[in-house]
Amino acid sequence: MEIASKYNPAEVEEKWYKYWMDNNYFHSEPDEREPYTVVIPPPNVTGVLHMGHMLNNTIQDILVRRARMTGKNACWVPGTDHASIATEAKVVNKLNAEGVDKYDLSRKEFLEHAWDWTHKHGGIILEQLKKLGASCDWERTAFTMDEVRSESVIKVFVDLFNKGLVYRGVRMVNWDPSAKTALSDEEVIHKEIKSKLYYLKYRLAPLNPPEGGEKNPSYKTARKSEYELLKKNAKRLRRFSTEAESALWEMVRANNLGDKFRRQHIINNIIVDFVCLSKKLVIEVDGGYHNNPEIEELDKLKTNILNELGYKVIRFTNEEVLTSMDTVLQSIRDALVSPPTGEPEGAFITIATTRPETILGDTAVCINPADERFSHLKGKRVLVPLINRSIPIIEDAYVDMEFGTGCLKITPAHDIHDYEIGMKHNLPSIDIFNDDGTLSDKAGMYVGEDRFDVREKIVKELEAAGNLEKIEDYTNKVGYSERTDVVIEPKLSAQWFLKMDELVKPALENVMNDNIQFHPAKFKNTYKHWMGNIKDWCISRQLWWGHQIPVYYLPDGTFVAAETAEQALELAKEKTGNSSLTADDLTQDEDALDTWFSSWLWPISVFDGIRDPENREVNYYYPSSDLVTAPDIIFFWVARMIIAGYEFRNELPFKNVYFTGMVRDEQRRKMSKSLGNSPDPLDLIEKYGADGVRVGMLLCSPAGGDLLFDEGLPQQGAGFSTKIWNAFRLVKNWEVSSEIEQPEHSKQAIEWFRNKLGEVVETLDSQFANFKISEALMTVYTTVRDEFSGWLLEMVKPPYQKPIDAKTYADVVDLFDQVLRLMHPFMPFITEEIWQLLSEREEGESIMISQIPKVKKYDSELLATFDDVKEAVSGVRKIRKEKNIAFKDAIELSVQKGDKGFDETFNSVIIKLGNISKLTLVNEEVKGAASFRVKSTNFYIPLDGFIDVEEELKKLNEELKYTKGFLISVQKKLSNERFVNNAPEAVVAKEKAKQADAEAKIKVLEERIASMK
RNA sequence: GGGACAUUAACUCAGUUGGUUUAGAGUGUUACCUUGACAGGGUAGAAGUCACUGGUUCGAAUCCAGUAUGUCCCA
Repeated sequence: MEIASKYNPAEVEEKWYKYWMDNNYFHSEPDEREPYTVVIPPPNVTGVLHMGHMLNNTIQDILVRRARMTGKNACWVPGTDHASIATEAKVVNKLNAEGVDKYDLSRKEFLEHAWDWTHKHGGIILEQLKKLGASCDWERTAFTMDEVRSESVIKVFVDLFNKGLVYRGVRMVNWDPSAKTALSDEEVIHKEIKSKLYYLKYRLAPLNPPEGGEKNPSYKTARKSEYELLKKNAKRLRRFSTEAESALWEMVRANNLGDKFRRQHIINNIIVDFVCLSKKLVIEVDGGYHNNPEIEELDKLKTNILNELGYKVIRFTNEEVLTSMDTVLQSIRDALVSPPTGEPEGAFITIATTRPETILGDTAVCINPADERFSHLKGKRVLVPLINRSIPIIEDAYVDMEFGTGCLKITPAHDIHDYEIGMKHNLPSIDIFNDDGTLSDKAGMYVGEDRFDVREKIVKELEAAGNLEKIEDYTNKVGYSERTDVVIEPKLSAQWFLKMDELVKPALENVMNDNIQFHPAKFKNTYKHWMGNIKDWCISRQLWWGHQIPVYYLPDGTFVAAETAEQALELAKEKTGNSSLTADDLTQDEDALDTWFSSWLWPISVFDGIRDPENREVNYYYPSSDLVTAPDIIFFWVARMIIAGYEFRNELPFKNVYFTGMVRDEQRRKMSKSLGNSPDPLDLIEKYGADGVRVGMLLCSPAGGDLLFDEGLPQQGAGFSTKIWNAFRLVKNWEVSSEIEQPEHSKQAIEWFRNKLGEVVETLDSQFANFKISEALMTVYTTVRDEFSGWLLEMVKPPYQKPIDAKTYADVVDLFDQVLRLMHPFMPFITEEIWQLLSEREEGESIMISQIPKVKKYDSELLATFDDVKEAVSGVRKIRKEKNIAFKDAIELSVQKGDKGFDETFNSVIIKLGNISKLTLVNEEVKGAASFRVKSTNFYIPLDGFIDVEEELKKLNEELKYTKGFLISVQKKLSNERFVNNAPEAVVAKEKAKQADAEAKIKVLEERIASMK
């Protein structure tokens, strides 16, 4: 048969995948064998394969294929997730592009569009997995919104509702203003961003604000009882104003100076002569009666009070006004330009915020009761800048005295901590945002404008009004929506919650006691921490694409939960005692359930174990064996599946969880669409073959560690394919002769490799048992490349253009077959291709359903002996290289045994691989020869008396120096009495053996050096 | 701010209850080889104060404490 000189992955992979499918090898049915079950982490139904999927599914396929080859009934269930928020966002965008607004459609119409979209783009990712070689049981493909899964979700909701674990509550939730839905805490990504810290000045409000909530408190600020009196007084003063006052009034009235002034205006309980409210400027004109110490004192007091209220006060005498009006007006103009600057301390307090737009929702300012800097402010009030709402200064130990200015503004509607403080202090809550993140009419300003536009605008306005003290650069963490990547707005809303505190108990316990094992185990800590601090799960989403919450509201506002509308009606009748209720009287809750509320049932629901808990399949396949997933969904998914497992089946959902790393680029950046740093997995498969990519992905992906991907990896994988292919070509192209005897070296080589394989099988078993998949691949890789190709094939290779004996050939084919089986889980395609070509196969046979070699006894002493042989061959090669002796020129080799002796079992191998013309055993050292040592055995290669003595001596001395150094380190240990007395006997014995070996070698070296001199 | 994990060769990582030669692998690198399956090859070599400072111990990459740096999680 003609064998292609170059391996062609594309052709081979397509051929064998079809063959496996045609023979239904991936399909599993319950039988008497031990089951091995894996459920796929369901990818987004409309998604496409990315590098993370590649890694994840390669690992799953390796585990599944290996389990299948060890005689287990392997079942890998594939499927997809409806990805509520992501898919809905895509559909909304698509509709928008067509000029259709979601809210112009009915729920039913929208869902039709969503299903169209799902059918059009759905399942592509599963087809891509086939290219990778995934051996999923495609007949079992499930979808989180198909009939079985949907009914399971609804059943579970009703069940939890009836158990009293689901409740409806008004809570502060994470609001996604783009998707216009609530999110769970887990769907919020905190990102560190560079932002600004704005220092805002809040002016102290006059004390005792009037009752009744007048629109602008700064107008009428006196107590109501006093106010009427003051008002009369002011009126009187206006009527009897002095000449100077009248003159000045003529100049400032009617916006003559650009700002509106009032005269004889009441502020707090003071009547001032003139005031510009917008610039907070008070002008006092001293009448004749002011030249009086008592009055002067009173004026000072008045000024202080006004200053505290944030007013600037300037005074003129009657003379000044009457004689130099120009100067007076200029002073007033100057004061108007920068009125707040002269403000005395204590007239305001400064708070620091990153979100200046939220001041419109402020309902208090908070200080720490222990903060002496602000003790004079206790019980006072301040005015919210721009809108001049009077709010109280409250005290709470929550405030960090070190942070910012030590004063905190409280916006209960828009910050979770503020919300809690608000509850505690009974503060009103003003929600200034609409659902889409624009400002609501409650904000009073910027209504309908976007929150981020408003931030820019309000800062300018605050600055103009003199409320902005400074802006500092600041780095803080901001929550973003995992799906839509917009900034999350904390928002108070009515949502459905699942009580978690009881549910988590078995889930936590069974991970901590290793009934469920995490690989690597460090994720137990993360898990424990989360479980210990768990909050109730917000399971409602204001979305349509998903499972609609099966809660039905009655006309009186109460509700029932039921699997169907009919059952709901029955329940409602029962509940109300009103048998005349009809279906039209009930309204189903508009919200959908969180996507994870369906995926947490996945290991059960794929076998229909929720609807039909005792069916044969779920009883056979559940619990599943291993789960392979990325660590970023440990809370979203893994933890909740464990919770669901114990709650709904009273059993763990899987025995092992293998956490893969994140796939990153060479610069450690996460691979993402937006960065464009992610290669298309399908391009890679086309270029390097699925086997090459699988090997490349795994070569450097320790469990839990990140994988730094670059194209060198699949290239190396493809190189490995070539290597095996060429090994196969070599073997297959040998001419076999039954005439010739099996040479001794071939016999020895095969004996050695049989034992070697025993060791390899054992190593692989333990590596798989510990989920060291990468290491297992490395074991296979070096076995094939070094042991099989580099040593075995070199040893049995017949001379050029000579045939090979039939015995050796048959043995090599058998060993090759075993190696291929060990490789198959990693590289399914090329191993199948070679396996099919290696021997005659019947129709319907396949390596994928063959048995993997089992652990057998092997002779580890023989392996150790062979390691010495390898060293001896290396020694010959090294000397050949140094002395520039071509391999085709045969050389002689003499062996002088040392104290320990040298095992001669493999001498024929040394002869063959060293191209030795004659191997002699000697008792004396050989003069004029190049030498090397393995342990205490001397090897000599006579060089017709031509040898560089200097060079040889130099090398011998180096070797001697190293060995002596080593001996000293061993002796140091042994001469330490405390070591000899305290260390275990075996350790001491080992050290003594080391010492003996080293001493023997030194003796040999010294003799050799002496004889050369 | 709280916590977890990490730090070993140029890079990515192993290193099991402390004792496996004077710490290993893969990649890379250097030199050489090449009409013999394989230049996507072969052979050989170089490369590390095991982050730092102390401590425990007969003995520390390994255990403990602290420091530094980094990554992740939570708030």
